[in-house]
Amino acid sequence: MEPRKRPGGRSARVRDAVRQATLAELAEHGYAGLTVENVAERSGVHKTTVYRRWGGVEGLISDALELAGEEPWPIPDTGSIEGDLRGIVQLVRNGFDDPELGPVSSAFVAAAIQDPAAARALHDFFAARHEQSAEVVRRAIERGELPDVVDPSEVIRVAVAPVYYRLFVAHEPVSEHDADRAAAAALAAARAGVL
Amino acid sequence: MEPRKRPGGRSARVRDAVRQATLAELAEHGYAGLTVENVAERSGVHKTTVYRRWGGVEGLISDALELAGEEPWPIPDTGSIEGDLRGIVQLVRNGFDDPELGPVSSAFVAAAIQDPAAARALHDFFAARHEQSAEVVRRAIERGELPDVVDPSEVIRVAVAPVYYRLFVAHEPVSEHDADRAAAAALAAARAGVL
DNA sequence: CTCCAAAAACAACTCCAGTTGCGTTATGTG
DNA sequence: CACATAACGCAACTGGAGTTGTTTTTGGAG
Repeated sequence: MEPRKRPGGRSARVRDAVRQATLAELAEHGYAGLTVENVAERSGVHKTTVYRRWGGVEGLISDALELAGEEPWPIPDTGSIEGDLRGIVQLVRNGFDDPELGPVSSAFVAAAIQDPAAARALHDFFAARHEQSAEVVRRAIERGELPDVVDPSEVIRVAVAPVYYRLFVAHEPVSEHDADRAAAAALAAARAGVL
Repeated sequence: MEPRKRPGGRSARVRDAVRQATLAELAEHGYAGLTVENVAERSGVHKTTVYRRWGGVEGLISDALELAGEEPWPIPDTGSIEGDLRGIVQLVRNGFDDPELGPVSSAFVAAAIQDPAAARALHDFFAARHEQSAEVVRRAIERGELPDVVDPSEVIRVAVAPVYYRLFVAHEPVSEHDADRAAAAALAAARAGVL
């Protein structure tokens, strides 16, 4: 018989310790400063164990990303598509502005650009987010606020894209006003039926 | 008298050789695979020289970025804001699609996310591009195609942002249709006067 | 042409990420 | 309760990135 793992077993404890240490290290030193040795020391797990089970920093990132992708996030329901879209975009902006979550989220983006495995994990992460967020657009279509030809997830992408673009590509600051404007632009395009 | 450097001097030769080697290495191995030793060997310059003059991989990237930012790029002039915007967004898409330029451009984005100096260099690079590209919007305003309340560079940002978002954040493929749709969305928002 | 200063080359070294072989411990099963 | 096995811990090793002290070359001024 194959030995069945129990949730409280040693392996499970090691995995949780390493995951938590990875997130803590990412928050403190970012992706560039993430080393297996530091994660091993912080978690109390020997570094060879980390290397064998996770393979390296890429594995640590991918694992942490899958974990982060499992928990859903609070989609707003303000009653109007305008309020909902603004809420989503502000949620994104605040997520990176926050000194706690910001570095970790940024680290995920940085990792995915360089590592194929992390890229796949981040792709799945955003696919899930798009799917969840698209609900506000579908509701707006049902209410008759938007034409039913629009692609719900595409509206989401166009709404949040300028925030990410400023943060990770152009490296410009993102004000609340910038975020609102991005949401308004996506809404205008959706109303015009071009999305 | 201070000795004046001439363009053909040894230092200039070394600098050019290292710059060219850096671009070649970036194209082949990307940012993650960029090492000072490989650049040194490829350029025929000793690695200590590279370390002392450039400081490390970050310096190599920043230097190459400044170089790339100096050359302007071909802003379209099709006669209509619709054609111009589509042209710009397709230009961006093709730049990353191209097997020659793509890896280098991607490497710049990756480097800037992790290194502050590269981030500043990329910021300046995009500021220059926004300024140049905004010309097509200013022309459209003069022609009366767009209301004069719109922010020209913001239209550019919103137009290109979805392409970068798909490429570097969500890690989704970007079709020509996707690029056109992004341009159309920015245009619709600009016509509505929300940008 | 000569000589000086700056920059590059060279060699030897340090340090740390990552690997390997082996011993030890814990988990679930009979 | 004892045992088999998978997972972890441990120590020693490897290799390459990055550093330092010194010597050699080169460009240009007088």
